[in-house]
Amino acid sequence: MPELPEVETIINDLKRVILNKKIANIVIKKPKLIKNTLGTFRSNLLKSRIKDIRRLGKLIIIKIDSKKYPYLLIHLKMTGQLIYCSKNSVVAGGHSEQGDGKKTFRDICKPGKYTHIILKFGDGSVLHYNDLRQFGLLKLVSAKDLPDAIKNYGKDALDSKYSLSWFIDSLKKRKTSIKQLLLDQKILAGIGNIYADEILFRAGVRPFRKVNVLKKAEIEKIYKQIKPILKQAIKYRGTTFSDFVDSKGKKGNFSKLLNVYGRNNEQCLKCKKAKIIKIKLGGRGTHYCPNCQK
DNA sequence: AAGATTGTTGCTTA
DNA sequence: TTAAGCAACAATCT
Repeated sequence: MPELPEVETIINDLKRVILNKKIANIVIKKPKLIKNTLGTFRSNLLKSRIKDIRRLGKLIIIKIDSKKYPYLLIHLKMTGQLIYCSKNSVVAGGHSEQGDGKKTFRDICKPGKYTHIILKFGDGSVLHYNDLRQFGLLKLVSAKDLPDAIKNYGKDALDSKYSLSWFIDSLKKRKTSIKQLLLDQKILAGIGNIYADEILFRAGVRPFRKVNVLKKAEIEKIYKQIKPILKQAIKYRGTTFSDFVDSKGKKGNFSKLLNVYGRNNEQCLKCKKAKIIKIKLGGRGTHYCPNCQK
């Protein structure tokens, strides 16, 4: 379940190792993950160089030096992983075969059961796209089609160019619950199920409260939690709940800082009085402390 | 063994 | 016209 901090961790790591590398070979084992025709995907990606890596919310945008299709979009959805491997790599695991640092390059970088796409670079290093549940996607888009491809994403949750008054305004028009609003990528892109629960815990607001009845002070509290919690999670290299690993196959460390997610029935770490309750909201598992959150 | 899990899309309903 | 609600997608675990 990579959310914004996990995707940020991946792209920051990848930037250090694949910028300016040339894609020398492409292996496609699961064609349905590619949202172009295979010929288009293959011929335009092959021999291209990686020029930049960025993201919008949870969507990875890789700029390549192809004239026709300069953007490679990758979405990891629930269980997608990008694992980079070179001769010097020590790969911790992920859905690839495990390496212990003593094996040969060939052993470590062996594709796993869930390795569906492989990009091989000119220097012999490889990037594996692994995906247990195969919900993810890879797509090449032209400069002209990029706006349409990202039209469902609002402001990135870490974008500096949105304000409290804008946030209050976007809540006013809605009738949904505050948690579902935080999960709506068209407003703020990047927050997923785990961080939505954690943001609302720290803000002291129950997830099912309707946005149109929240007090201004409560909205402000929520707003003020968003960036700090995401930034803190990036510092800890993300949260691993089940599948997330970084580009070296390592787990994230933010899991131990979770206050509510995955802690149902456990005593609240903050008030030490109430037990964390788990409910279903909008079809998603939702956790909160009935004492700390009002 | 049915139900839960999770991000997004696309469909239906209001 | 826009928003809300929900099934669908795949594989695994409980």
